[in-house]
Amino acid sequence: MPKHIQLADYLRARIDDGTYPPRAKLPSEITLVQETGFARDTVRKAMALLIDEDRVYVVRGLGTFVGPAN
Amino acid sequence: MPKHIQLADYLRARIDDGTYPPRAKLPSEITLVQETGFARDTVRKAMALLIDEDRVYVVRGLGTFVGPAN
DNA sequence: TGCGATTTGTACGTATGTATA
DNA sequence: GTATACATACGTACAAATCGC
Repeated sequence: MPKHIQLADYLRARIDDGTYPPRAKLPSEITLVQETGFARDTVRKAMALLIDEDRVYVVRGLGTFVGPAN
Repeated sequence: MPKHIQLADYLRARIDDGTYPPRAKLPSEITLVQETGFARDTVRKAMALLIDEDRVYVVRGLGTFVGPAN
């Protein structure tokens, strides 16, 4: 399994189990890079999947948050 | 004809016909990937041809531009 | 007002693995 | 075997938005 799929699966599970409740801020890309050891590119691909699924939303300059956006 | 040759031909024609005048920024690799449906590797090979011909020059972190560089 | 830190956005550079013709 | 093509992955650089001081 590609790393970005694995990371997306992991984050999705943390959202589902309440580790990151609605409106919660996910760890920043850099934090995830440091924690996972993956490249930022890989982390961003994982995020892109969750964004595409409307599981999270992004506020540029602030961070990425658990959806819904409204 | 290989795809990267086709794409290089296409971009060269767009430079020649003024679609991309000198100093103009070419579409990013990612944009070309999306527009052409080719892989990034293929897009990069097309760009490499134009760079080798000194038709375009690259500014890392910024983009690829129609030459000359000076 | 402005500065700096944080964070996401964009973009090119490089390498590796796999598949196909 | 080589060239083409695609996907994944990591590296590096610059740009823009937000916030706190």
